[in-house]
This record gives sequence, C-alpha cells and structure tokens, in this order.
Amino acid sequence: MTPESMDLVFHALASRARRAILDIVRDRPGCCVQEVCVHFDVSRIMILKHLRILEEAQLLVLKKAGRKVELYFNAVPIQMIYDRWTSEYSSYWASKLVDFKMLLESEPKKPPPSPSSHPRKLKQHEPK
Amino acid sequence: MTPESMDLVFHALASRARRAILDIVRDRPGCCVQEVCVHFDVSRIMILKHLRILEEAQLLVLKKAGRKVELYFNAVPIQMIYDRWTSEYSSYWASKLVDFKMLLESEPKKPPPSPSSHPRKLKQHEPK
DNA sequence: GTCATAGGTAACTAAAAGGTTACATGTTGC
DNA sequence: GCAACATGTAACCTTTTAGTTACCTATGAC
Repeated sequence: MTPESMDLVFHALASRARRAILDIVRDRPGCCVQEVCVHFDVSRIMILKHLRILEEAQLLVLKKAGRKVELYFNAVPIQMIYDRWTSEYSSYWASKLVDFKMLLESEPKKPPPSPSSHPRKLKQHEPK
Repeated sequence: MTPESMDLVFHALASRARRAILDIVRDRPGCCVQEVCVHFDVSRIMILKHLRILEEAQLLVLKKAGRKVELYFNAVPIQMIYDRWTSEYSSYWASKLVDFKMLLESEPKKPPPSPSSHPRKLKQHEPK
C-alpha cells in the first residue's frame, strides 16, 4: 500500500458523515445514492462528493446500473491498514499500556495567569 | 467510546505529518518536541499544533519535565476503534471480498464528450 | 413522445486546516 | 545574574474542505 493510497483512506475516514455512509452501505449492499441521501440533512450534491472521496479511497465500489448507481462497501483498504499497524505497533498492543498509570500522575495544567498578560499585534487590518 | 472522541482520533490520524509524528514518538518514547522537529521541514509551531491535536485525541501523552516536554505514544484509542470495527465489520473481514471480482467487471468510465459542452455561469466576479 | 426520477457538474460562499512570523515565559548551564 | 535553550501563543495569510444553488443529461414508466 503506497503512502498516497493510505492518505486517501485515512482522509476518507476522517469525516463522520463519510463513516456514516459506509455504515449505511455496509448494511444495504447494492443500495443507490437516493437511499443514502434520505439518511442525511445535507444536499444530495454533498453526498455525491462524499461518495467520490470514498470511491477514490476504494472503500466503496460504485456500479452503474441503468439510471441508478449501486453502492458496495469494500473492507480491503481498512484491512490493509490494520495489517500494517498491528505489525508496526505490535509491542504496544495491550502490553506497554501499564506505564501510563505513571504518566497520568503528572501535574495538571495550570490556568492562565491573568486575562491581559501580553497584548500584541502584528499588523492592522480593516474591520468588516 | 463516544462519537466525539472517535472523531478526534480519526481526524488526528488523517494527516500524514501527524502519523509520521506518531511513528517517531513510538520509536523514541520520552523524546522531546525538538527531537520531533528535526525530522520535518515545517516550523516548530506547526509541530506544536499537530502535537496538541494528537494529545486531544489521546494518541500522545505530553509530560512536562523541566523545560522539556516528554512525549509518549498511546495505542489505546487505536485499539478501541479496531475493536469496534472488527465486531461491526466482521462479516466483511476476508470473506465477502469474493464478490468484488464481479463488481470490477463493470464498464470503465467514459471520457467527457466534448470540451465546450455546456458553458454556464451563475455570477460574475472580478478578475485578479 | 413526455414527464418524473436518478444522477452529474459548474460556480460560488463560508468555515476549517495548514502554514508562517513575531514575541513571550520558564529552565538550565555557567 | 545572564545567556542560551525549550516551549508557548497571538495574529496573520493561504489552501482545502464543506456546503450551497442552478442547471444539465440519461433512463424508465406510461
């Protein structure tokens, strides 16, 4: 898996709306765009854009069928990321987590000292 | 895991730079901000912003130590997402993938018909 | 044919994210 | 003390993303 395609997958998954679309399509294999749209408040055009992003990440397969488009979920990219991460991060999987008890004992963040501590300005600009 | 915290994790992982930071810190537990900065071309301030985002997603733990800040990787959020996804998507894990041979046989995308098919404009705006 | 339905694209606006410089505080070495 | 170093943050600019409306094509029902 190239870094570029991995970027596409992570980016596609970063949006809650897109993850929700994946959930819907996974539960309704072969459903069309309209069926996805009814679950959202945003416009159909926005859903289309999300679908393209998911398609480019190969998380969805779009298959034209007459005037409809059938949607299918593809788990392969997620599996590939999982495979890479479990091997790279294997030593952290449920083992080294013990140390975090120690880390969490560090002092809590201090509140800011005063509301007008250092007022600065780089450049003036027009108010709207 | 709340949808909000899951959003934070996915968003944090969506940036290639932030994933690279995670790789560095995982390989050098307890390293400081400077040690991370030398691996990147962007400014230290940008690295700081990335570190805050990773901290908010609880993928990193920042521990103040004198004038330095020690960085530690935390795999727990990734594990939680993995646990959720493997249970929700279990039926897709290395099984239903067979069907995709059929899906990939659908016709390839047609190239656009002509370069000046429907020139339209909603509103005029100033040229730079 | 014709009309409703499913999908597609261009053009635009607003908000968020990625990036910078300038300047500030707190800690360590000497 | 004081200089050098590590970190923190405000203010700003630029690029990307999320969202819209308007309009177009293609298909299916009749």
